[in-house]
Amino acid sequence: MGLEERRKREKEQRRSAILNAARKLFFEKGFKYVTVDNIAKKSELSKGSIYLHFKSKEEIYTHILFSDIEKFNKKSAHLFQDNKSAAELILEFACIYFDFFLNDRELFRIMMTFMLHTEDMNLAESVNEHIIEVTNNTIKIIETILQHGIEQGEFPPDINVRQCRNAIWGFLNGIISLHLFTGKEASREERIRSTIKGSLSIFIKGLKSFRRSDEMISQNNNFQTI
Amino acid sequence: MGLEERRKREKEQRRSAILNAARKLFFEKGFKYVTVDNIAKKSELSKGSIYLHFKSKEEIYTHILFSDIEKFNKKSAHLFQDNKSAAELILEFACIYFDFFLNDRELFRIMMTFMLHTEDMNLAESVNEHIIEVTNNTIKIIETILQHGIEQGEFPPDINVRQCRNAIWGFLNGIISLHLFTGKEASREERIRSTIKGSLSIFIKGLKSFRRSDEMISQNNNFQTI
DNA sequence: GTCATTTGCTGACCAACGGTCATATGATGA
DNA sequence: TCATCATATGACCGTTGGTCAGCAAATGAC
Repeated sequence: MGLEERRKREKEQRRSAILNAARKLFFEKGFKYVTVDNIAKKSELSKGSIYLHFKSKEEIYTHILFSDIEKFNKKSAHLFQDNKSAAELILEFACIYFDFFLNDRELFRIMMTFMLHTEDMNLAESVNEHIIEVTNNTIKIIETILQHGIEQGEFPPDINVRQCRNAIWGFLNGIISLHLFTGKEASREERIRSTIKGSLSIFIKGLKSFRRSDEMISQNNNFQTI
Repeated sequence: MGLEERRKREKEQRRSAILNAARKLFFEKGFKYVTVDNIAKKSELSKGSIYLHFKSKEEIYTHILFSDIEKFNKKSAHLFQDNKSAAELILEFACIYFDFFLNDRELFRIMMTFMLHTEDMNLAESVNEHIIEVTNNTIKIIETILQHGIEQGEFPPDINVRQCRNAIWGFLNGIISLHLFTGKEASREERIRSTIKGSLSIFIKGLKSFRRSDEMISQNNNFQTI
């Protein structure tokens, strides 16, 4: 069985070499501007070999997104070690989430591209499922924090946890989208940080005083508007 | 002077023909999959003629984005006609904002693509400025609503209006990004609506009870985390 | 109306690029 | 050693955004 294992190992090594080469190039030049030829040369393989391992260029960057987000999720586990309030945890999570993309901006572009073009992408079916899964795992961290807040009595049990976790995640992505690539370079980081912190604090304050009756009133307003 | 005017008029007609043709095709097939050749044929011009009017394919779809957002902004002026609370106005704005993109999903993709790749796009300088301006006009609608809320005593004067308007806009885009192209098609619309409404209500509740002391506490927490 | 000049349009061309696959090369085992 | 199988290669292909030499049309002077 040594033969098969060696082959398997070598195949995996090649695959890693491709991903590592691609990752460097994408983050250096932007994934849109890196060609498969560039990746082939940097990984010291032929262009055709690339396609022995990946279905498409899109699949390469989706794999990179997958593994980076997976790392982020693991790293975020440390959040729960200290005994912090849920409010603190949300803000801290937001901070490390932003840092993650600030460190590799291209990764944010890749992620948003994935979200905007999910249906169009040329990926093996399993790749699609995997990326959706790890993305959901990120969102679930927020969910866990919210549940923690409910258990600790910080937030009322009335809140729609699923909805709030999506809202917080959407909010983070929206703010990052708004400021990470536009406006004066020098002030982008600080602007995102303060917007995230300031507005999440408002959201958290709203959460803390939430009553189910608030939701009902809101729905009534909706009927009147229609 | 009749000659120049006719020429000018004809040039403008050709330009409109191109934009109209492009708009139909983009929204039918997705802007990524429409070629300049397709646009040329549909507008009954040669491919080279397209480039007499627009610097690039990107500039075509940016122009479409520009004019559609401009229309949206004008249409949103009706928001202020009735005497509604700022809370109601925010929710109503959010609703029509989402409807705008629900109606033309490709437009949302174009907008997000613009935001993610602003620095990379092959546009005439003025086009870039114009699209940023109309986008800012959209954001300013939210700002006007917030100011209205402060004047009416709904929101405390302490709130950072500029930051909140960006937060709300970012939030809307983030939620739309999250759900417009992913998940079960049948439930996407409702999911976005309820997330926007539910979470904006929480945010608004937080706004209503905001005190500048809240902000200071939040900043202190930040120092402890670092 | 003719013709030189100016203006504008055309579509063949070009480079680039993702992806393919016939052919070549290397590994394996009898 | 050699037949067979597995894998790698890079020339090739179709496509696409953008270019521009050549052509067509418009204009205005005579």
